[in-house]
Amino acid sequence: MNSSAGTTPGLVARVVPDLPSFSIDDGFGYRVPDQLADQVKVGSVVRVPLSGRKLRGFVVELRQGQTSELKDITAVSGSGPTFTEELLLTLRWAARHYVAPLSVLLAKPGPPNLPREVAQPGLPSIPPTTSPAPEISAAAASGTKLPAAQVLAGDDWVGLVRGLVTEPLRAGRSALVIAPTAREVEQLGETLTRDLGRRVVVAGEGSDAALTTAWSRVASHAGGLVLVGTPRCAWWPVASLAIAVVVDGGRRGMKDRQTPVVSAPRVVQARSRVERFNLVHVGRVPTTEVLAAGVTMMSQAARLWPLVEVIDRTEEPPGGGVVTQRARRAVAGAVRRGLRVFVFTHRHGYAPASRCVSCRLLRTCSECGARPDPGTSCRRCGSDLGPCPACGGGRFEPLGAAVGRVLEELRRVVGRAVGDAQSGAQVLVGTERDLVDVEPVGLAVAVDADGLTHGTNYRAGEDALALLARVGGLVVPGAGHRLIVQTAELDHPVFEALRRGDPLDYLRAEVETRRSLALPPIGDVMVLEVSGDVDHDLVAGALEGESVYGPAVVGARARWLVQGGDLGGAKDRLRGIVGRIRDGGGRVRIDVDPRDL
DNA sequence: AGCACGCCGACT
DNA sequence: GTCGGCGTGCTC
Repeated sequence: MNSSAGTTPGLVARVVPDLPSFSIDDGFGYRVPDQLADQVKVGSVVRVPLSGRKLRGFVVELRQGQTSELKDITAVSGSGPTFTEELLLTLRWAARHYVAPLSVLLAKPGPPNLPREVAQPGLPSIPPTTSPAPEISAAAASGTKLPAAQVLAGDDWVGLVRGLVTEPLRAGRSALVIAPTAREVEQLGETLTRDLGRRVVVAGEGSDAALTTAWSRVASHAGGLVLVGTPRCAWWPVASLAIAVVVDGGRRGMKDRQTPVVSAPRVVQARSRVERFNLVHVGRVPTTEVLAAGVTMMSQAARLWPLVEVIDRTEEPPGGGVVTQRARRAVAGAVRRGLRVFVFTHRHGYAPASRCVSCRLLRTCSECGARPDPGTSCRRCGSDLGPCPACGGGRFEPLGAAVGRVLEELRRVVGRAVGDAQSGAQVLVGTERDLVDVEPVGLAVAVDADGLTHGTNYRAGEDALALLARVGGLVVPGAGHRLIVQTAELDHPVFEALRRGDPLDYLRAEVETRRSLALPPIGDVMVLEVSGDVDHDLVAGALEGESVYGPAVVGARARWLVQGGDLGGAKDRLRGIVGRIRDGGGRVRIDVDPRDL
């Protein structure tokens, strides 16, 4: 503490304490003691006294000023800053955009543990490759910035990523690659490591300590590294960053599952403008966000997915199964030819099913033959279910709801050749979550495509196309290899796009539809949910002037949908009142650009 | 988030 | 007359 009265000029740090509150967004001034002066930087994690205790805080500004009224920074945590001044601009933007306290965002660029000094191993030389976007790779290598691009990638998307980053790496600059799930990060990292060795830094499934080491390497190294990471890495400060690659930016995993629901592609896009690094999206199907941003579109693949056969379900005799006769014949034919098959269905919509954890037997009620859920008694006849009749096991796990039924139908056609996605059978039945693990096949079948295109969500069509393209992506090229899509709506534009092997016309039309309805990515949409004892008039006041639907009240929970060209004003007004609601014990959830309305 | 400071009920 | 309940509000 500095107790001397009068004017005492010195180094002053503005620090935002690590508390999730809007009321401390501006942070507080602290004196930087002389012995810490060379360590405290913008982005430093520090310990500061605040209302009688010591707390973590983030330095957002340093200046010379009056220190006599200020308390001292107690200590500096970690070996260096966790964000730069440029990254801070994006963090401030995101705090406003997602209506979140600044401190919550300031924590995002940091590693799971504190930054630390790490050994930097020597780097191998790099064999040259061709880039799918040579102008962008060259620009990245020379430190200039071109407009963002999308490469429509087919099967060899891993090779595309390698081609994109090689030239910047050879020029001693670094790259950031974001993939949707830890599994894909590990797979991609492994393949890239074959060519690039220790230049590849993987941040996927590792422990907090391993992630912190990866963070510290890319944050402090002079350049020449490629960080391959999950969406959390979209915030990481990568030294000498020249190019970012976002793989499959439309996937669910690209968004946080908790508030603030931050979208990794959006973060990388915002950062690329401020920090002036190049940005390339890679995927079979671009998102409407990418299209609306007017990116340069590049097609690299001869085919984005295989031939698509659309089967008309309305021609099936009524009372038939989930899998049409034509599809059943195709599966049986593929099995005879020795081809592997993946049958895609979704989790919800039919009778549930479960199986024994140890022997994988599908569970059936011995009294009535129903396929019960993992509980202890049959939902249909109420009888006690007991352990597994085959192995005596007592633990059961639920299968994707529709998986059980599809398995049963196909068993009548191909017998024991069919199994669930983990079974290793020749014909696999699985859901979206199994797609990452499935090996390439000769035939893929989407059982209920209408369930995808008819989602209640305004993005249903776009999501259905992207998902079906992923299912198709499992099919390796070959005679008769194809994706079968079952639908009762043959002329839906999503299936037209699939048949033509080109997603762009459909997505461009989709962008125009969204424009006319003021929906994202052109319009701004926000869902606001409060629960507990909350004054609804207070919320309504903040939303005045926008198109508001609601509140829809369910029990103690109220939900508003807000829509407009730009919700900036309403968001700023909400900042003021969200804190008050939370202090009063109410819970508030704000989802900007929600996937589900 | 905590820890003050607050203003109202039961104890030595 | 004091100890302590936990309801608002501030924290450099």
